[in-house]
Amino acid sequence: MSCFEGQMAEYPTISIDRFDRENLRARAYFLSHCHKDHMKGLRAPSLKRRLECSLKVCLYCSPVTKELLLTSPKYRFWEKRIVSIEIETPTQISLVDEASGEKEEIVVTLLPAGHCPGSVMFLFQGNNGTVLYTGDFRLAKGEAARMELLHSGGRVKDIQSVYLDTTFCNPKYYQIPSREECLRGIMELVRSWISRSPYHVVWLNCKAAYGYEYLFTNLSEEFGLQVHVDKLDMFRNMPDILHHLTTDRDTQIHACRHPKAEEYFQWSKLPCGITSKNRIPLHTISIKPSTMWFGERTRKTNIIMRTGESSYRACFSFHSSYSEIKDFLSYICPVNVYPNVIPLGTTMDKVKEILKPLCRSSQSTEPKYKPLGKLKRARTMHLDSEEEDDDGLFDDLLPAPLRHKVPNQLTLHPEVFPTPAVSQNQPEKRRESTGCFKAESMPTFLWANFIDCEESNSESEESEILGSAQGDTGPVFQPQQRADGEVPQWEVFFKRDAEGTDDCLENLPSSTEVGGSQSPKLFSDSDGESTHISSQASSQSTHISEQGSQGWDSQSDTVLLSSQDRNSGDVTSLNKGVYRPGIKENIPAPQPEQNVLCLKDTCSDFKSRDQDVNILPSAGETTTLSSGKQMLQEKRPLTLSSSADSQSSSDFEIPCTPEAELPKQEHLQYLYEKLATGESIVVEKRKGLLHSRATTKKSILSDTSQNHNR
DNA sequence: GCGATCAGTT
DNA sequence: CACAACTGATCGC
Repeated sequence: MSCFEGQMAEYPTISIDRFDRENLRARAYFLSHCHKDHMKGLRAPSLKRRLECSLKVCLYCSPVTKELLLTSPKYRFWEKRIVSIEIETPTQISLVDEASGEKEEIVVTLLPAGHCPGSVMFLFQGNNGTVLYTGDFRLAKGEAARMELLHSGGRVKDIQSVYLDTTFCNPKYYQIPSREECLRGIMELVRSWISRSPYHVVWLNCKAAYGYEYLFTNLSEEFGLQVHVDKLDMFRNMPDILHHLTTDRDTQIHACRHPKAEEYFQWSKLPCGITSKNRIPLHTISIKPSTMWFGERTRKTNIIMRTGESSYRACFSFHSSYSEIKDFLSYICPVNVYPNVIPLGTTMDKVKEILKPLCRSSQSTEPKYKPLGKLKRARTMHLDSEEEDDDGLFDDLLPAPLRHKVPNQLTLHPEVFPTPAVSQNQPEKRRESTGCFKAESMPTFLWANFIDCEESNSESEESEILGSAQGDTGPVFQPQQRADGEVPQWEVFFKRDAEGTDDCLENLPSSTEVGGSQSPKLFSDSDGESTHISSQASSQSTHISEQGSQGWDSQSDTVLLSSQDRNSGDVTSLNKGVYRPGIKENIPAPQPEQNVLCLKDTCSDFKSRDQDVNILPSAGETTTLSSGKQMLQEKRPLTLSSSADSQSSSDFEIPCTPEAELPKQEHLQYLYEKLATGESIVVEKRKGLLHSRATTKKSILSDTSQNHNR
């Protein structure tokens, strides 16, 4: 739970994610995402009054957050005062004290946070330095290095303070399986169940919170089945999500909720109330997304745990793991870090103790090593691969093409869903209508693929694995050991050549034959061809943006917001495609001109003081907006940096953090020598530059556009 | 009656 | 384990 009080030391006149107490005096408000614990006071009468008395106090957030927020009638009173800012578009905001008229300028940039739809981090630049408020985030290793707007001149920006999501900032949460791994595990579990018959359904036992959407959309896309939910009107203007959801209960994937859902489930009743279809009882399993983690020395990668006859837990995390947090922070390397969260069982001091060494202030006074990076190249190595882990998991899969998956079955009607003939002709030995199946009907080797709930995956596990080799056998599994004495782990099913998996790989539909089991068989489709992690599985997939996939270079865009412009920004997006919020009625009342700033101001303000000037477009193209105002939009594609400063060229790929560690003294020595003599390093760079420039830029852009569009 | 807070639950 | 939200009880306005 966030302990951030809403204000940052550097910019105390703005409030973020808190709207009570001191924050009632803020000149501007920022909301990082639409979760209740970040909206404290947002609908309180005191703030409502403040709004009524003020002419210009506004709430700034991403377009998706705005849309989600305004869907709730309780927040409708904000309608005229919410200003959406495009992702990755530096935007200048005037912070005006309405009593004194005192004014301060600040440039804010929204960066995708990978936490839930619309979630962003805020990068603020102004007279008191550059600060980053992360909100809640989940970013895989190396993702910070990929964010262009955290950089300038090929280097990470000089960031004074980071206000950091430290939810899992504890070594015991060292590793959390990546989003892609988790999605894949859940997908295979779902596949193994729903492919048995049209009467086999899964219930995704999700919390009432945003953040599961990418799970729904990927499952829907994979299986050609919409996911049943209670409400979907909040997504009415986000077709990429909306099309994968339904309020029609006649589907095999449910994510509906009910206060007594668990109770219902005991009685084979889905939260939406149905128990059968065509008077044939349904067979339901529940999958509860839960955070699972692994200690530093644990190589286990279980993603699914069986917790009951037909209940499963699936790994799922909205927050970065300990190692992801450290990677992120050490890459940014700010002067200060302020934890936003004190994880249970620890203290502010302990968290700071962990984080301080990753900050500049604690590092030596010797010249700082700022990663210069290496030659750009097409992005083939995926960020999510386990760092030093060389167990080969997913080795053959990881350079997964980020292509868009075309569903095998386009139809959304479950009746036509490909049904294994086997299942229909072979009525399983089901426990009539109770939906409870005896464990013994499950082949023993399948049992071994799950860690029972009681067997925690925390500390105890680490010691366990130390004692035994790879084939660590938890007490629960001992009776089911295979002949060779080794109990297969869940992970073996992901390996192409893992023994004992072939049987259940190719002929999934007949898997019921293996013993007439009612339990889903977990397996991995290790055939590269049929393995699809759709582009949506990317950690940024939760970000739906108004921006089209054109990938116009946002790097040097600054949009200056006046109240009129703000609205216009939305209007432009209507022409851009994918996401079209119904904002016509959201036009804020015209406001005094003083809010409108000229581009030159921005330039001089920030260029002079901060070398990280990425704000001005070099050759702007003006887009006429419906309001008559103009907004500068740089549309030149894939150009080099316009700056004459060689340091600001984009010749260098930004390295993944693991490679950005402080080099050894002797290696530095070597590099310096090479640099001094102008030897091969330079030559190679030039070479690489020639052929890599175009593709690299494109890959970055497609990366970000992917972030936006899904 | 509404909102804030806390404890308990999922 | 933990998230994020919901429920219900209590208290104050």
